[in-house]
Amino acid sequence: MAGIKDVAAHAGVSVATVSRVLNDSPRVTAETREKVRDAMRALRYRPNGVARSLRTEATRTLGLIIGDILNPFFAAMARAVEDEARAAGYTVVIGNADERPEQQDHYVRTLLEQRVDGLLICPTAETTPLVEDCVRSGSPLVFLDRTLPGLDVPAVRADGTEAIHDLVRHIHRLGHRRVAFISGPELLSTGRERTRAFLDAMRECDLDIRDEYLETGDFQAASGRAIAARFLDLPHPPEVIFTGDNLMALGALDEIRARGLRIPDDVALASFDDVAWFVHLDPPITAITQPAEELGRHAVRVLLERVERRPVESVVLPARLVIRRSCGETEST
Amino acid sequence: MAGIKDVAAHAGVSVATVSRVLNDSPRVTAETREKVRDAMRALRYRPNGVARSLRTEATRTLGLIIGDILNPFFAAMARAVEDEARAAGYTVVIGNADERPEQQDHYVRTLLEQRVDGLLICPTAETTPLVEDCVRSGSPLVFLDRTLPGLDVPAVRADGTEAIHDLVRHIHRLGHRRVAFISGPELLSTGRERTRAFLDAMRECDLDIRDEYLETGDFQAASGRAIAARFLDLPHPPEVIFTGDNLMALGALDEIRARGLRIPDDVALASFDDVAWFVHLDPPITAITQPAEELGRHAVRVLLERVERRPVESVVLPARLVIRRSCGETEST
DNA sequence: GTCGATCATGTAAACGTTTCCATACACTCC
DNA sequence: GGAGTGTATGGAAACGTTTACATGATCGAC
Repeated sequence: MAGIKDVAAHAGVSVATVSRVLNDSPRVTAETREKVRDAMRALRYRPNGVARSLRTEATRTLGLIIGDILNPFFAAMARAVEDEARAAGYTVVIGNADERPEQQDHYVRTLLEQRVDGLLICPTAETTPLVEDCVRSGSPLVFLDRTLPGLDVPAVRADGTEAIHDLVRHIHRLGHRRVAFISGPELLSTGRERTRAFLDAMRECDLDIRDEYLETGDFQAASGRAIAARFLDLPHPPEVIFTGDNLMALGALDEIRARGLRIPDDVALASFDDVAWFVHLDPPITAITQPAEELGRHAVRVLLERVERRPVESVVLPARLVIRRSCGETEST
Repeated sequence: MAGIKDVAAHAGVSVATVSRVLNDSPRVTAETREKVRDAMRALRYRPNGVARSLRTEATRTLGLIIGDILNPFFAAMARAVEDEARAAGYTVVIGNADERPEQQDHYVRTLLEQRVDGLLICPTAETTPLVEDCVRSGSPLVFLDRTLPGLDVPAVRADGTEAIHDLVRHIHRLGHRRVAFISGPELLSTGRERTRAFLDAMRECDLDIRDEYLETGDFQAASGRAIAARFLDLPHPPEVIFTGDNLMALGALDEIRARGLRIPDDVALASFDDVAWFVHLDPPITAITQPAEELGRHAVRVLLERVERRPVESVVLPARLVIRRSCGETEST
């Protein structure tokens, strides 16, 4: 494949000059510029990004490690990250951790070796030595959606606390008393935060928190289904099932439908995370919606600031309750 | 950041030796190997993939350009591609063309400059000069899901013809006669293929093909909704609406629900492309399912063969009809 | 006890850029 | 007309690896 040398020879100039027109340096006559451009076209020249990166120590590439690309929430975030990055002239490499810490580490290692200019991580489970290394070595790093305690890394995330309080109040107002929660993993900040908010909100509404109504899933559909099954098998099954993410809601829905139960009469359902099709279900599912696109865009902006070594601050955006009919009909609205 | 030289100095060996242990060459004593490994750990050495790629002319990276990452079909495919590639020791860079030819070209250019070892493209619209260049220059290229006519490029795709015939027969058997189709763009091979199969199947069943029942969408939800609205406004609205992909089905569903119409009594619905939540709708949506994961995996295998300069053949996998209840109750089953 | 063979290790070139520094030429100004 | 200024261009080093080739040591066979 033709290189800068061939172009230089073909145009009758030095490689330095070719490099200059490549980088739009003003120190080139319009005339030579044209000569060089012609040579490039003639030779079908394509700049070698690898060589350029080696020399400039920059790849104009960002790494994004997400929990699960099949989760519409992450997909939406990834899409926004990609859009914002492209607008800033960066490419993004997406790594799918599949919620597995080893796989997350695999990607951290790979992307670091690939010398991405910055890294966006939605941490899966706890801090790993590799991530710590990353922080210590000062590679630009930003946490997205989830955070890791004790690490001085800026984070861009949504806060669902207020929305969860709204939801529990909504449920309470509709007359439900026995509310069960399928939480996310303790190891994830989002899992912890949502559980904590749920517990607080329950207390605030003077609702009983029963141990058998509280189980921990793994943010995947299968666990949502299994836990919903256990809830429904209880001597006193809950009146409401609230799930910690949309995938577990899907799983719970599977189980409810499989038993031929009606929503909300037999059991009500609500989900943290909203997805496009919740509105088409009968009844439409009440959910808490997170600003996925905004999170993605902010994350890129913050990361690029870090890449430029400017000081940055974490960003917290509110999640919001969307009341539909899966917990019961609201009085009037 | 520490380089191979620093490691060599620290371990008291030459850079060649360090490189050898890096590449697991057998020509190194266990003793020196250990010395070198120790030095690496001590210096927190991370191989520089950029330099390595420059030297070896290989990046162990694959490019994947898809139509729309928010489309669950593409997301599933992307996920499979990524899994298969990782298993083979490759990273994949996903480019989201958003169904826009310029953006597709942007990614082709960027990925080519980044010197990916191979490129997987789901072509958006027609052949562009850049893609032609790509073919001519012999960079390993495989089309995924969609093909481009007149180009000698291996393709991995699903064939929906048989499934569409099955669907039309199913619809016919249920007594429907007025069937409308929201097709995909003429410019996409999948759009053309599905329209053609639909027309053939209609003829086979002796069903009338009316012009006003045939409109072309762009595989996005909004166009599905707009076209469904026009169908429903017709003096003789169709009894069945069949959409060319899942996003347009979602749009049509929006419109049907907004008008308070019942499925299938007022209008039946079927979709090319199946998604997880169709089964939870009331009634569940009859759809044609494509083997997205298999397509992705095959595509990587074929591409890697091409990367190794071995001859390859196109792969065609069948799509399959999944009958649910959105076109009416089946007799017995 | 010497001659090859085998093997671990080292030296240095190459990969395709960018960029510092030098050079040569064209002006301007007095 | 010569010194000084400015500017377009070129030469060559450097980025961090891999690898062909060279080198010296060890060892077995005669």
